[in-house]
Amino acid sequence: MKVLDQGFYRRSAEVVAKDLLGKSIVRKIGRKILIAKIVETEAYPGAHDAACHAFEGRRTRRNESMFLDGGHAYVFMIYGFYFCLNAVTGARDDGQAVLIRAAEPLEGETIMRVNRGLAPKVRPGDVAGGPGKLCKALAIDKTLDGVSLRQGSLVIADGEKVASKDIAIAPRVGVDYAGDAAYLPLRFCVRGNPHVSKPRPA
DNA sequence: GACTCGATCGGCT
DNA sequence: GCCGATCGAGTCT
Repeated sequence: MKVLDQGFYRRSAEVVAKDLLGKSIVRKIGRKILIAKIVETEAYPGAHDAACHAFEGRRTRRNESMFLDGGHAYVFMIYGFYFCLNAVTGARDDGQAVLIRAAEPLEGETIMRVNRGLAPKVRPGDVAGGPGKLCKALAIDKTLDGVSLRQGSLVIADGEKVASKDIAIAPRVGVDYAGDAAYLPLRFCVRGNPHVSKPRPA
C-alpha cells in the first residue's frame, strides 16, 4: 500500500475530493491498525466559498492548520460533541480542504465498533457513515489537528480507483447558512455504497 | 466577560 | 420529524 504523495494534495480541493474516493485511511494506534476506504467527501475550496472556514481569508487559531501545505490534517470540533476530519489541499496559505464524510471499514472493524460503543448487530454502514462517526470510530480528535497525512499515526494510502461514472455528485450537507454556496455541487460519493451518510444522493 | 451558534448524531414522538 | 446534548471559537461590549 502506497502513501499518497504531496503532489496529490497540491491540487484544487474539488479535484482532490473526487480522487480521494476509494483511497484508504490508515490509523495506527499503538500496535493496532485500522483501515477504512473513503466513500464520501466534500470540497471546501477556500476564501471565495462562503461555507468554508477560510472564507474571505479568515484565519484564526481554530482553522490555522487549514492554511498548512497540502497533505496535512485539519481536525476541528463541532457542536461540542464530534470531530470532523479534513485533508488540506492546494499550497500553503490557500486555506482549502476536503472534508472526509464517510468511510467503509476494511480492517479493524471490531475495534471501530468498540470505539463507537456499538451493539454487534448495528449495520456496517453505521460504523463510519458520517463525519462524526468516522472520527469516533478511528479515534481521531484534536490532537491530530495539523499532523502530516503522509507519515505517522494517521495517513492516507492508495486504494481502488473509482470510475467517474460511479461517483455521485450533490450539494454539501449542513451548510444552509452559506447562502448560494450551499447549492454548489461539491459533495462526492461512491454511487450506491451503503456506507455513504444521509441524506443519500440520488 | 457574555452571548451565540455550528461542515452532527441518536433517541424519542 | 424534532429536539437536546455540550463546548469552544468568534464576535461584540
